[in-house]
Amino acid sequence: MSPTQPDHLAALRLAVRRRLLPWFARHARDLPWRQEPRDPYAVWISEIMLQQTRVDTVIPYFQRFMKRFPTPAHLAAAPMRDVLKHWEGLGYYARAHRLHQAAQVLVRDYQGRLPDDPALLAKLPGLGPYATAAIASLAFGHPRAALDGNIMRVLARLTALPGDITRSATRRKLQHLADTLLAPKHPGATNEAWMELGALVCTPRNPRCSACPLARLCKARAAGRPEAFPQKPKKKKLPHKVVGAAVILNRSNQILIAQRHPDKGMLNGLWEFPGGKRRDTETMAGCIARELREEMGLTLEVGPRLVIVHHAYSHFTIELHAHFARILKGRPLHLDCADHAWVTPDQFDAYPFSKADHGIINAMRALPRPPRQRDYF
DNA sequence: AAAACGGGGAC
DNA sequence: GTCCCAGTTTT
Repeated sequence: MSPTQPDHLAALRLAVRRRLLPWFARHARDLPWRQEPRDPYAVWISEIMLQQTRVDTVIPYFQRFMKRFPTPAHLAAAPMRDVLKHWEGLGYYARAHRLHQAAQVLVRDYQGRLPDDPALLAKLPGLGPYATAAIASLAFGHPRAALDGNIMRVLARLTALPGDITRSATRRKLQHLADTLLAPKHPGATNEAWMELGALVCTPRNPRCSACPLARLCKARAAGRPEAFPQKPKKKKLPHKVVGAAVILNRSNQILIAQRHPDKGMLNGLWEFPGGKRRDTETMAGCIARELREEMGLTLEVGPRLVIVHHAYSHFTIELHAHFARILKGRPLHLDCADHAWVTPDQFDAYPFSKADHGIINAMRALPRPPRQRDYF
């Protein structure tokens, strides 16, 4: 049943205690969320931030976040815009919304603390199998093997595991392997040691096998091709979208910004220069005029272009054309947006924007002076 | 099972 | 340019 031979498995179990854990004790990075004793709240925040996000990116975000929201009660009581401002640029904004929701559950049901029970942790918004196991083991010492991208890669190489890593059958084999190899007395350290090994030594490309404490046991290395594991399917090409955005100036030279729906879709809850996807048959001016009519009930005159911003998302790329505009008719309605505000360029910092819209902001700030309606119309 | 969901660093 | 990261949720 097991893809791994019994004697190899036994050797791996021994090597976890004799080699992996000592290696980790020696090489563990001093990261801000690793202060002992572990604060379950800090473990939680760090684990959510670290999802699909590298350690070096997370560190400054984690420090700002913990300073502003030091406990679940602080987080639960904070306005969502403040939370999003601290998440701005980190991506996957649903994580921030779920964190905020979960903090409110903690205050309501668990005296403002994370429950010391994996079954209860698993019910919190944003906690899937990985995060539940990570928090249960790291913060509370429960024997739960956390399976993340690092651990899957390390274990797939150690055993030269065949099969597509995205298939559930392969995932089950890896979970079973991780469960089997978990040192019962040191579940948190085992999980972290695998992850540290994956991050520092057993990297996706150019793994440093000569520095690996488990190199002698590695089937992929024995086969001479560690990078062949884990097996993954080929990526599809990303679709490309052309998007228009309006920098609408009023007579006081304030600029209209709109808030995206907080509960659905891309960049949820962030603020933006309103606009949308151009249809094949449209001009850019026609696209922007139509989008603002549909989203906010405004009739626009679209003026000259400010900038074109290129940006890549996880599942498509965009070319964002920002044009100056002014309102010919109407006042901003929330037909397909959550909120709006008229602000001057120096007030952009108070609102969370996406990376692409920061390109527009930067272009505006690079102008000789803040834009005025009469400069363009 | 597949798609949606960001952004950045390494190569 | 490509890959992929301390994944979760929805369809």
